[in-house]
Amino acid sequence: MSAGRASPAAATGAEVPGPAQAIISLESAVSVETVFAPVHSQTAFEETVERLGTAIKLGMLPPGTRLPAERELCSKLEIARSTLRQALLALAQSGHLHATRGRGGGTFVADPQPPGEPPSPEVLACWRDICDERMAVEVGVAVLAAERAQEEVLDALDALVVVCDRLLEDFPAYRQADVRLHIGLAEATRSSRLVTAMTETQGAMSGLISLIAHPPEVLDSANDQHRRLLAAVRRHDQAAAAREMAEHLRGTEHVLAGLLPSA
Amino acid sequence: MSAGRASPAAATGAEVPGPAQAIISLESAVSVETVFAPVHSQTAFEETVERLGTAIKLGMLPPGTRLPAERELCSKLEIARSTLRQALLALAQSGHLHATRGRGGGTFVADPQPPGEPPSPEVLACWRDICDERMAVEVGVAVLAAERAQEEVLDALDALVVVCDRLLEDFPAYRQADVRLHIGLAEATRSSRLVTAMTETQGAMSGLISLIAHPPEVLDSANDQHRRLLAAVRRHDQAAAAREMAEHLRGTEHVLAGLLPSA
DNA sequence: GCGCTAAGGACGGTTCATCAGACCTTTTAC
DNA sequence: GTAAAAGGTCTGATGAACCGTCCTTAGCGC
Repeated sequence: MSAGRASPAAATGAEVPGPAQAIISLESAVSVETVFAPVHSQTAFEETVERLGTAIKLGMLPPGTRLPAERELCSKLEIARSTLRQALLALAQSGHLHATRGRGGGTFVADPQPPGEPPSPEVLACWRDICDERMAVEVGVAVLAAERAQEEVLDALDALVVVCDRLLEDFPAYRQADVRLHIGLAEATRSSRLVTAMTETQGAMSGLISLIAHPPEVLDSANDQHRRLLAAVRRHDQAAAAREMAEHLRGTEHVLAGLLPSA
Repeated sequence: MSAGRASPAAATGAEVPGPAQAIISLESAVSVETVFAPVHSQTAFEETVERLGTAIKLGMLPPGTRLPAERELCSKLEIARSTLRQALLALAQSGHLHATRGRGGGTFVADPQPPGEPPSPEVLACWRDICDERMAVEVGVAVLAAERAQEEVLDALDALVVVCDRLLEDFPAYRQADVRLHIGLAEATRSSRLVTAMTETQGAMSGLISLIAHPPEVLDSANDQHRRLLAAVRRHDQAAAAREMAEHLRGTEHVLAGLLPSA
């Protein structure tokens, strides 16, 4: 059998052999590192808490919303009821949900919602990575939306921009509409995976965004970018959509870069 | 407490209340569905098999490569050694790895690699979703790379394009270089998350790509797209980079759309 | 008003993935 | 020939997740 001789590499731990392959291999020690990066397997409980919690915090499940009954929800999520209850209990204890018993009862999104918590140290440590992933997801969504979006969906999104215009003075409400806008754009791609990715992205960003001051003028200019973005999408101009979206996101990034220790 | 009255909705299972919110809520039943979609928690074993298997199949760990010793690798991956061994055993049984005992032994990437398997029914069932996610990741990477790529990295990628040119007649080798090119572009963003995302994306695509016939002319034109893409990246033209990448990927998609039942 | 029913709430037992650690076996480098 | 470095094996502990059953609450309909 062909055994690889010891090579000077060993820096990454994997020893890649010599001749023909090396030409193609781009000496990509970096990507090999990502292969051997820690495996973080989330438990069903954790994933459930995160999914529901994100949806609530992003306002996809507005205060007062009644969740499906536990027995129904656990079959939808394909997890055991006890696992689901753990998650619901955690969200109830953090004040995001409350449950009422008896016929006509159920689990409801709390109203009002508890105040948002500041981003965790882990998030702050890798905020650049988060922003990068956001850039990828959102720009990709913009391009695909420009390819596929239907008139009627775009009309709804335009209406959302108008709503935003009326909320320049009320940042929480503005942000809510903003999230809807971005997720709506993901829906316009008619790809459920992208909707999920966008949801996760927005959830990850919301803690960071809450750190930033948002004077009405800034929101106004951001909303102008929304308008230009939607216009580009409407005329199926993928390149322009990508450019507008990238510029839109860069705004947030620059402000964060000023606030946070550059990692 | 404020209980939400029963509403006509109930189609999605979650009943969203009425007044002010509804205006902003875009009536987005679609995204609520994604919130209640099944939770698929991967085990550490599964994730490990997939990570290593993908890296091997994509040629990131070329045949003959020696993996880090088990005791070292399991600490890098932050899993128990027994769990790692399950994964290694699975990959050995499928012919992707082989292990030799004794000092100087180790676990090696098999040479030659076993023939690739046809994509599973599940993959075929959601190939459009996979392509969509690929579009998002790759276009996003292209934009970020156009913002950040350094000269030297681009030089290496240009060299890869030249390598590709020499491999038009040998599709497996071409595909290998192609993968390196795309992952290299992700590395150019200097975002480890994007490298991971790109790796997963390429892994998911490779089964689909193997279904397609790849005459040299097609590869040649694809490589022209590579050239234009890199040129756009080099002159920091984000919009052009997005456009070129989108066009490049669309080629694959159109062929697949002709071959597979449109879902 | 009475009971039915739909909801949340609480156990108990089982299975299985994972962990941690010790130990065995093989082979080569010195 | 011995020590070191590797894979191979085993066992027990732990905890997540599952399944089923039963209890409690409270509105609805007759």
